[in-house]
Amino acid sequence: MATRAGLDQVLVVRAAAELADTLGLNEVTLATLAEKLGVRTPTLYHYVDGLAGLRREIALLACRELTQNLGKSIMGKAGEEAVLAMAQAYRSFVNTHPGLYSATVQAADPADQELVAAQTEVVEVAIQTLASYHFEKEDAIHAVRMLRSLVHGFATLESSGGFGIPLDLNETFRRLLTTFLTALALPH
Amino acid sequence: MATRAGLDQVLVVRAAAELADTLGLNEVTLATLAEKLGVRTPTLYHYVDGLAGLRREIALLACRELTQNLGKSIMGKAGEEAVLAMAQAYRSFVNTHPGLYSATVQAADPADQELVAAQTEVVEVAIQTLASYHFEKEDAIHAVRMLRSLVHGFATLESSGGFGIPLDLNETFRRLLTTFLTALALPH
DNA sequence: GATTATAATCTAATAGTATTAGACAAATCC
DNA sequence: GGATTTGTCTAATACTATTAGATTATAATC
Repeated sequence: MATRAGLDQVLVVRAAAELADTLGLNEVTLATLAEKLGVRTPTLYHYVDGLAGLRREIALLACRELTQNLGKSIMGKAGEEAVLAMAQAYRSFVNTHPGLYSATVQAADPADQELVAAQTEVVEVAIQTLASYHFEKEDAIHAVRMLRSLVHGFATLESSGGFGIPLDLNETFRRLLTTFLTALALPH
Repeated sequence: MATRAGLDQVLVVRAAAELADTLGLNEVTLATLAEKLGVRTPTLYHYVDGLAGLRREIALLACRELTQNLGKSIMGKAGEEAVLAMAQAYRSFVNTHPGLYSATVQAADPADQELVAAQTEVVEVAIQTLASYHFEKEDAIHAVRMLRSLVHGFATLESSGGFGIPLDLNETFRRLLTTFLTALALPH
């Protein structure tokens, strides 16, 4: 027994991410992950610091992927076009990677600088997107918070099936953003 | 042994709700709950259908309390004043009952009519609040979704510590709402 | 190529959950 | 006061995470 499985941390965390997106973040246990990888649970301790460590790695991966997706979505775009593209990318990420997205939203241990930094980077992209609006310092922060609240709120409610009525969600989302952008364009 | 503890379902679920708000929803286990109530775990099965049943009861309680709070907040108010009051009540609920609020947002089993109805009622209050804007049918639904996304998004991000920078959150929230209301007031 | 060292995986054991079954005692009913 | 119901318990099972330490596969060295 004990033929090597050829694992490494990246592979393990990726497998966990897949489980998160298919079964839900809460169903990612060392047991299910070990089974998926064809290995016994204690083996995972060589790649990850227990369940808590695994969750942290998932969150890190998730933040990085989201940041990357958002970054790509606004390449070569600016102003309203960029905001719309980013918002769509955000929403799309929530829907294709519901488990990973959940991981990005969980409160991080403030002492965990690496994770906090990864979470901050997501916000940085949003700030960049709004740069062309030339807000005063504080106005920019408020604007980013507003945009984030709105996109996060819509995306999570949609993802959890919170919108019961079967009326076009794309239309709601489009209106949500244009309403916000219209209001931003007004004198402030 | 076996002196009676004088429990009933309401008492058990209330205790669970307290645990949810102090320790977090995920820390509500039959073990912690039993200990809080001075009883052994199997006893709880007489009041609640296992852990899954307990969670469902918590969600039900949470939805009802939130609905009640929102309802109270808009009594005797209308228009913009009502929307602002409701939004503040919503946010305040999220902050004073973080555990319960989490429970209201979790996706319900669509077959669980009672819970689905309780979740829907929360939305009904929002619809009522927007009634004075006299939207066309579909416009009303979009408007409610938008308001909900925005309030939910802000409240959950605030609650989970998602806003890192220490800049007045009340101000952000105020702007978020007035921006939305301003845009709603524009011809549509 | 044999030997040694390192690293990956395993088994075994402990402790904490949820859950079910069934015993026993306390309250209630007649 | 005896019978019944109801609340709580103990005991047992099955799952999870975690730690310790044995074992084996690969890599490194001579």
